[in-house]
Amino acid sequence: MGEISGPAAFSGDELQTWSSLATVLEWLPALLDAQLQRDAGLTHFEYGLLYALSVAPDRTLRLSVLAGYANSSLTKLSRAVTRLERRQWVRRTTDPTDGRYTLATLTELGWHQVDEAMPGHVATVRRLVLTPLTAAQHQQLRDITQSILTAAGPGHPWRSPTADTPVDMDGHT
Amino acid sequence: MGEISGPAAFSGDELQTWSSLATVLEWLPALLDAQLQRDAGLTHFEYGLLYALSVAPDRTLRLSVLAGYANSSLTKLSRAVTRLERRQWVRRTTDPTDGRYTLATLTELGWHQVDEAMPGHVATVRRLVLTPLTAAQHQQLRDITQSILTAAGPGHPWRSPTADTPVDMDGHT
DNA sequence: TAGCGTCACTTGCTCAAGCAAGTCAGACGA
DNA sequence: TCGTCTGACTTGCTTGAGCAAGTGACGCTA
Repeated sequence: MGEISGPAAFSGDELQTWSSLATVLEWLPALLDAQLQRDAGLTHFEYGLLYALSVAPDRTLRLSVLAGYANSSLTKLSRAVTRLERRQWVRRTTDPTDGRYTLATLTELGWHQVDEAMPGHVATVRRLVLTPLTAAQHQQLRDITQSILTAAGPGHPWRSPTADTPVDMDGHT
Repeated sequence: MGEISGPAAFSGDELQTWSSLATVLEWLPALLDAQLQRDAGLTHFEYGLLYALSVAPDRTLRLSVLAGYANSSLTKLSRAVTRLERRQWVRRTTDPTDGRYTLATLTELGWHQVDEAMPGHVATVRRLVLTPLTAAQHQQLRDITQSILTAAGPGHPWRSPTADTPVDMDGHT
């Protein structure tokens, strides 16, 4: 840490801001995961995979591309796809145009699974985050998160917020 | 999900807000963990334990109390304390006043560890979150997180934001 | 004071994920 | 055309955490 950092401990004001954010950081993902797990037997991560496939052309993506969308290591993805395959929601194929790639395709069964899981998840996000905030707060939150993401700086592959096809793993376009 | 939830998919506006927040939710904890791991060989969770002990009277807490502060299961805590004990940062004792309880005490070595780890962690939080935001945004963020936490509703043991001794696991009073 | 229920941990089993070491297909230079 | 390289997965080993089944200390009641 070779940087000017100020006093070693937070001021009361800093602490208020940070601890309130930290609390959300701790609980919100847990709540979302719990809902998906309870109602659809899916982790948020697995849901994200199924969702990304569901909006992809031919419901198919190369694993490496999917890993990018999911912000996941190939290891984690490979094992997750194995689990989803076991449940018949996804099928693996070798890319016919280049045998080095592996394609993941959403099955019909998997499509139904997304279809069933999405409304509950969307409703939960609305209930916990979107509805409680005023329109002004929506804008404020976007600005704030943008500042934080910018501070995290380049060198982190933030998903471009203006991408033409924002295959946002948490998104539901 | 027996509630009015609106259309099944997010509107563009909703998506903007949610995906920006989701990105922070995904990256910020990872960045904080990475810094602590790299500079201090600690997970954020372990850091939180050491920190909580460091501000406790006699640098000692009952495991069950510590679990409450850390928002952790007793299982997770028990194993974490075992790891910290192995590194000589914490010592376990049976509570002399009641043999059913187990006390965790920060050792001298553990105290130094906190002392060394804190500045870097505090600086990282400042760099990523506190400094980039204006004073107005600080207030906005507190309001927003409060709304979200409220929406998550009672039934969740939010740490009281006004507790006299806010042993905030992420905090650094 | 013996028996019992309760509560605070602890631990065995299982699974998810990281790292590092394979494996295999295509690209490329000799 | 052959050997080498690279890149895309895959998998063995290890670790962290959850669940459920212990274990041991108290308190309480008969």
